[in-house]
Amino acid sequence: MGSRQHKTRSNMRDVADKAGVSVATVSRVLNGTDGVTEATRQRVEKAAEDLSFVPSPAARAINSGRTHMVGALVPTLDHAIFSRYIDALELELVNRGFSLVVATTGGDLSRETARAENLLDLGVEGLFVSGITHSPDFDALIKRRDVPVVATSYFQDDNSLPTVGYDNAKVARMALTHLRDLGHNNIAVVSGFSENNDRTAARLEGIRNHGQANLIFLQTDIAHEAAGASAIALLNDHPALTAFLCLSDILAQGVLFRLQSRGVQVPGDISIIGIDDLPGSASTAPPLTSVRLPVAQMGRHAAAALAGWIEDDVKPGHHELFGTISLRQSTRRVGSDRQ
Amino acid sequence: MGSRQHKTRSNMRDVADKAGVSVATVSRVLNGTDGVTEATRQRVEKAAEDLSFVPSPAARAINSGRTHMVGALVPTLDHAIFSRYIDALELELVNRGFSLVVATTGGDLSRETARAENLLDLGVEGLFVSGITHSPDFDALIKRRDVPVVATSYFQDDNSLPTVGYDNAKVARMALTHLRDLGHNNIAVVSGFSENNDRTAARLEGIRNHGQANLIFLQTDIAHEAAGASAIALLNDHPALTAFLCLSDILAQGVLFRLQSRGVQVPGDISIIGIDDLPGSASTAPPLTSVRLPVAQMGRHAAAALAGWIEDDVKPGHHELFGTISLRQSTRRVGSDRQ
DNA sequence: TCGTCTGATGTAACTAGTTACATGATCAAT
DNA sequence: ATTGATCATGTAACTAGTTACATCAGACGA
Repeated sequence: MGSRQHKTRSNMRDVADKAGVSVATVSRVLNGTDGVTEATRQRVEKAAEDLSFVPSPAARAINSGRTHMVGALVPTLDHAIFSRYIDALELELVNRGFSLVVATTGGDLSRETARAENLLDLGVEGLFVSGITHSPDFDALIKRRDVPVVATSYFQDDNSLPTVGYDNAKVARMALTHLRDLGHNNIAVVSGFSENNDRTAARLEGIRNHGQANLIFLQTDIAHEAAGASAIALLNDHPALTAFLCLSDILAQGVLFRLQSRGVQVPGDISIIGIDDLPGSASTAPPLTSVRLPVAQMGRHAAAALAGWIEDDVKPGHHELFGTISLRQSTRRVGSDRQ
Repeated sequence: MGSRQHKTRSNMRDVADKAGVSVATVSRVLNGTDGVTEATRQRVEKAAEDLSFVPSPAARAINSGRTHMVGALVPTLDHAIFSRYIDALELELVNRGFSLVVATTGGDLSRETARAENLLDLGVEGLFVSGITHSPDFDALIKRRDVPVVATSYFQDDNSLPTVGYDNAKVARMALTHLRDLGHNNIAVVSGFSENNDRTAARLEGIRNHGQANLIFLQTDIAHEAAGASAIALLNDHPALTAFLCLSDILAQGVLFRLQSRGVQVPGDISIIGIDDLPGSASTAPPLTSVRLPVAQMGRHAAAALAGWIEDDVKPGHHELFGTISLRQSTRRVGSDRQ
């Protein structure tokens, strides 16, 4: 049974009629405007209650020009790095009187544009996007719609959109420096494909030609199996390798498991470092050394930046957040004794 | 510099004037209604383009009575079980022409009610909630607003809201049966606090007085440290324990790490089973046996159920999804040799 | 007693679309 | 030539609120 009544919901006119007043008075009562007699106020409230009147958000929006909604575009929510960011983002937005519409893009720039248009057609007053690389259509869209957009997961102080995030090049360099400090010279750099992912591209750029280490680059799907298989093949071809620098923890975990299953000792034979510091990375065996990214903080800051932009029409500046190394047992000085 | 122009956005009247037609004709062009001359259509499109006209979503909503938005209430997004569910939910909703507004409740029923009202004031056409236990205010709210609500993460075929999820009692019993089949009789049951969490309560109820095992119940914060500390204390008091049944993988991981750090062999001395099968649980050492919950499937089904309800005004039935045991190395037959 | 001030309330014009109905033009058939 | 049908387009009344301005009543001072 379709239980909802389809009698058109009661509106302000109905309430006004029932209370024997005009719509203006009803509006005054509803908005707490003063200059209404206590008796009238109560009559109106009673009428509204009796008719279970609920003001139409659409009608309010049409008058105020405000929807108090913002949208966030992320590649996926099924990844701790994004879901943790969105969790913090949502909380901060609510504190500032906004609601959050989420849209996943699968990392596809044309889908990102389509979803962005979607969100704008819904009435969002601003957007969060991941990274600074977007389709030309996207750029045209936000220019045409003239909507505030904050880019996250990326810090670049000369970007046309305000960025709130970490310097991906720096983050990758932290990982490289850690390995170099431990004496590693022959390092495999494992990443996802960089074409459609500017965070990955920036990380690669950050370590390419940095220092004198001998780096071998490898791109693979971001999945345990793919990363593991590629790592094994690479190690066969390059037996001098002493460390794997993985640009995400998923890759690092995949490499770790597969190397171990082939009898390679970690960190005895090979050191592994990841980036992201996913929840699971503290509980692998050995626990994974990783560069922790402050994504919750990023969410809070991004929310503040966009909310301020919308409310005060002041375009925010860029904001840099810094990664920190979570030092664990998957990395070790080259040549030190096996455990 | 506040770069956004605040000249009021152009509206249909502006476009109509510019194109030398009436607003009705503009509306026809915009909606692809036929009965408009090709020449007129082009003139209108040109005018709209020149004025960078964008129809107001609020005005459309006020006429159609539709917003194509739905809301989802979850305790948190910073937990794989919810973020994976939301990821699948969002994807399926988009395919059905809806956008998703998310709201986190922190597991607090009064906050849930407040956020639900929030979402309804925004204009969502339906809601997803987690679990079947809600505040009386919440029940009153959805009754008053007469809005479709689907309950997830819980299957109970006589609930007043349609439920899409697993039978939490059954899921917990699967874990218990697994341990019993391996000969375990003295089992610690570790859970989060059940007061505000009906999923936890249902799981506990599912194993209480089930079979003849000697069960010891323990409630703790859902965090590695808290679970680990409680487990140690419990094991001291009850040396006969041979297994821990943890109602969530977070707890199981916490117990695992702490027992190991105290020299307890898993599964040699103690078996551990969890529920959720979080991403990290496959990569602990030993990998954790766990009951996998089909949350992505749940998201897809819930989306279909709510979308159908909204579009066709047909209240959906209940839908049960089934957990499966991810058999790994943290559980072992009682008394079998140490590895 | 009249004018003025104030406070409560109503009227109607806005916000920005959609759409039923009216109008007028064109063309074909009688 | 007149009628009727058809098509394109316009007019105005809707959707549901907010709000500037008008109005009216009662209180108070001159």
